[in-house]
Amino acid sequence: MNSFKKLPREFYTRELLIVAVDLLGKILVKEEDGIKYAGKIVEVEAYDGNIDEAAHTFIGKTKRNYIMFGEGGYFYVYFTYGAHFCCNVVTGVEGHGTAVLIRALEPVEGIEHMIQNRFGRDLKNEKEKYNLTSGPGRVCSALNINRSHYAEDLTGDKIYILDQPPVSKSDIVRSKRIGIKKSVDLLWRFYIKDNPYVSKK
DNA sequence: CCACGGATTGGCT
DNA sequence: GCCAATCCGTGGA
Repeated sequence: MNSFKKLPREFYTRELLIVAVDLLGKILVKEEDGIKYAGKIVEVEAYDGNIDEAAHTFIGKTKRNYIMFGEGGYFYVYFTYGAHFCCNVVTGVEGHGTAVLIRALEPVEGIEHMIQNRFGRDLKNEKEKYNLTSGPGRVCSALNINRSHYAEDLTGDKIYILDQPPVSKSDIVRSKRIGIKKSVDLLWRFYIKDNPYVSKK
């Protein structure tokens, strides 16, 4: 049914901000244990350790962030605040500590599983439907993304991204990033205008 | 070894 | 709107 192809390595090895914008509207897919999840990427943020103090790679290569220094097309998953996982798409060529944080998805497939992963029960109200994947921690919770997905190859069969037509430039909003204390003025957050699954306006 | 704080979330004031 | 929860990577002693 879906004739769109898995994004190839060359999509990811391009420059950080180009990949960040181009990821909007694409479909993130995860297939594991017979469960398939899919969601449209509606909100992202870019991080670059070379010039961006908020990036985990700003301090140089460590055990935690090494995958961000590899070539594009791998998954960087980290754990934060003692409670949440967040997932990123590594971009650029080998040696550049750059990645795009997936901040929000619009659920497409596997929605019942997402609901159970997030709440462990059925939806209480309409509002919860839009809270399902509207935030980086929520995305990982809904899709059951954790430490085991660190460094996953996005050109493989477990986690990958399907191509889609580009989002019109007039439908993309650019803003400051959320929840950081350093390099706060970079306009490196991008989201799809008026999409109800975006974490915050 | 120990202290610090974070690319968040959800619950309470 | 404010803030505690809660783990662990990182850096300094």
